[in-house]
Amino acid sequence: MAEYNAGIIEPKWQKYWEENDFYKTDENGKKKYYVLEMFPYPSGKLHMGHMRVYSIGDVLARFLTMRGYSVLHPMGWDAFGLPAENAAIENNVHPADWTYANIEAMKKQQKALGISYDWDREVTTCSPDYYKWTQWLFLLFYKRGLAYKKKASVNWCNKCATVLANEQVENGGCWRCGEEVIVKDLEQWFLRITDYAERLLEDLKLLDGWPERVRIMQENWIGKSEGAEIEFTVSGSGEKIPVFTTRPDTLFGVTYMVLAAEHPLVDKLTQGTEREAEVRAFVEKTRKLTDVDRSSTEMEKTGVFTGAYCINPLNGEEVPILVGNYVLMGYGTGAVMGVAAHDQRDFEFAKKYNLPVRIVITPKDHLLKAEEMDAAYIDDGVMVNSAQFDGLANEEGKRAITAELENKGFGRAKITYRLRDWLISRQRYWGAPIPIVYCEKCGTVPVEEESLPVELPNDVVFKQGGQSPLASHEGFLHTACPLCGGSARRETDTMDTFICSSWYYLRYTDPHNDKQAFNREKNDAWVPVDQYIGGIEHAILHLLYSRFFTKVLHDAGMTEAVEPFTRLLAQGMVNKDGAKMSKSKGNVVSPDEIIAKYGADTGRLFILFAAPPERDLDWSDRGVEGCYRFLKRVWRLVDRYADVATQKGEIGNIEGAEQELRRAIHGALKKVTEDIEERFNFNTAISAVMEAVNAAYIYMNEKEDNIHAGVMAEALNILVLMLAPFAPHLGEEMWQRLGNADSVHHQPWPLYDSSALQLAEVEIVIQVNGKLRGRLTISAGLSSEEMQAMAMSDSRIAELIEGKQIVKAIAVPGKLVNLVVR
RNA sequence: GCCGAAGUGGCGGAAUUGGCAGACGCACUUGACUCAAAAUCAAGCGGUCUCUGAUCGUGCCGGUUCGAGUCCGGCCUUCGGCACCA
Repeated sequence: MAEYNAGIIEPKWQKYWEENDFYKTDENGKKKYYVLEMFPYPSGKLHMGHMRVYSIGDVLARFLTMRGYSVLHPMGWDAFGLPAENAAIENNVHPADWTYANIEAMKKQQKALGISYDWDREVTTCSPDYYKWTQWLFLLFYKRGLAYKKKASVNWCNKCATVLANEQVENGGCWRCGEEVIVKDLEQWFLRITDYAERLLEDLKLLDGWPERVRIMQENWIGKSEGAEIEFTVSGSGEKIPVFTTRPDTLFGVTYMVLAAEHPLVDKLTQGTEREAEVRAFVEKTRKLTDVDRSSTEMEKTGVFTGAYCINPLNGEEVPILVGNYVLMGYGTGAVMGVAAHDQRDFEFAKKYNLPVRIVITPKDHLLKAEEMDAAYIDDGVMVNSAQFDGLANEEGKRAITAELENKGFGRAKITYRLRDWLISRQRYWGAPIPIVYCEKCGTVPVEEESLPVELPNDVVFKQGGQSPLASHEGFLHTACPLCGGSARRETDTMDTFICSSWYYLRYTDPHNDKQAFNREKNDAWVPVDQYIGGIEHAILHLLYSRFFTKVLHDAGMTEAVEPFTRLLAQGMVNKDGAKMSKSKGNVVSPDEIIAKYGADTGRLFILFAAPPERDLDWSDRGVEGCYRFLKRVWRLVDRYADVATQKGEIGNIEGAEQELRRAIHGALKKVTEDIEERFNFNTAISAVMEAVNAAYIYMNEKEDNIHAGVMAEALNILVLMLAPFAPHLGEEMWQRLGNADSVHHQPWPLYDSSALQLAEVEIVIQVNGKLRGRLTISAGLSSEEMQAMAMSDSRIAELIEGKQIVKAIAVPGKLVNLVVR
């Protein structure tokens, strides 16, 4: 008898798969399924999070292949990014060399895990034949008016020496290094994602295959609010101040106006007045605060009077204009109408500066009194102190006042989104250059498509903490203007790497195309991705950007799809001892050491068995041992009976132990099929296989060498087929040992025999007043009445109900009888 | 503050439609095999008690129901997201 030796069989089958182009995508006909795991950043080493996401994807890909689908299951590299540049600075290696070496190392690890990727479709975002099309897509956006350059207050990370998009700021810190983000005014490139805000929001409804929490996060991020834009007029100068409000119904309650410190009117209103110095000092102080401090709810609301007044368009009243620290220039119009009675922030501000509180909405059952309020009244109610609108329900009032404003030309209904345009410029070298040149005569000019890619120069020098080397690379910098041929200067910023990853799943469908980003027909044959798998950390970032790209490309006629990912699985983290694996905690377990000690099959099995995929998983060395034991146990069983089982006798009429075994095997098969296909519950699927193996051991211990060859042959073959997606190497080995030709991974998934599941007798539970009082084995298919009669004639039950009256009886066929007695 | 998720044995987890709580695995205990150990095979394994049985038990309090881990109402704790968004 041969021992199970993963160290020998795993490389053997990996070599066999590689030499036979085993996982080449089948493009012919059949129903398609696109399984995709988020491609990794090539850091150089796989961690357990990678192992988990690939294991999940691989089980699905292999299972669906067996179910008869043409499966697309590719892999690639999110290969641009800052770590490569930092490595260049620290270790004096070129980012390209560093990156490609890492890719080789990680690919080797992925192969050692036995994942079924079609490597012919590998994409690498830092390769010129990929980023050529990233640049081409940028130009497409530019031509469609979706890429523009503007000067704006942007988030800057000093440590990374670059700007960041809004989505890339977490709690005021840089998403990558945690460094506190500061605000700078810079001229930068943006993508007009806000043009797609409504569709990005609306189409979340199509994504019922996504976790609800991810949809909600995106919904909150887009942050739609409906309301009105209302114009106030500055007394004297006639200057307009538009404000956005969700509560136009409270317009008659406005008692002041607040501007953001950055509001352009602040200077105009105060220049040359006696208040200038005080206002300027306040503005300076406010602008110096970091965004974190400024946006903290704890922060006291402060402000200063500008000396100017403005006029409420509906009641003609003059109210003072202040500058306040709680108004943000980046949202709405940068100005807020102050309604102290009905907005908590305004209320606090008004109390501090003794501004009047005027009630215009009141609850139905009692009248509010301003002097008795200790918080704003923000609920619905009836309008008061609002001239002709008095008595209206405030929801009605919103519409009525907006209509009145529109009539008089002082305002209109307006929808505002929290979502900002996507800032994509990065002041770094290791990214796709933005294909734009600046000509003295012609201004901003896009590079012509024929000249793409704008390649990164290789001969660059990196300086510690410094500027991008592109900015000082003479050969890169100077070029001819595509329009006039005159001397021009290249854009030296590169693109946010999230752009590269916003379309890679489309490139997989046609990865070698050198004429187009991808062919429409090939794309439509596979896209959208049927099942996407990755970490929750991309709930907004990558997943929102990719949705945006897909919609723009759909509008440009390049893809049929309006959404890129039909179903999304956000897998949980891999922890150890209750904490995230990290070097500093010393609780890191690497896939390499697991493969070396137990083999990839054991590691994969454990990672899928220990928890459902979307939940966090606690690594347990003991648990891994258990999975290893299980695989050895299966192998011993197969090895012992393989020679008998290859005779494959007929099953024929069976009873007793044989029938039991068949029921266990087919029952497990049913459960495994449903758990993978419908519920993604790999953990319970594996436990079902374990139960089936246990049943086979019970049978073995009873019959030893007198087993029924036909039944055993069927049992072993089904066991191996069920296990193959989870433990692909051992699957092949056992399949071969059972005397089968071809590969186990090319077999159709077995169908369970429902007749094997039917029981002649079932055990039911008897309850008295809802309490478990006995069990009874009865023949299957008895009616409720018969079950009840049998329950009552059971001696123990009869004793319990003796002398009592049966008030009610419930009988669930095949399950239980409950007698309610008094 | 707002939004969301989760709380089940010593541990990871299961219970899919309201119907036997704790499948499967880990740990532990015992037996077989062995000179012995490892490996393996087998049995047991929520608490309490007057232990062939009863009783309590799925974060807490209450409700609906013949019957609740599952449904409803109100809390508590932990985690995640957003956070002066007008």
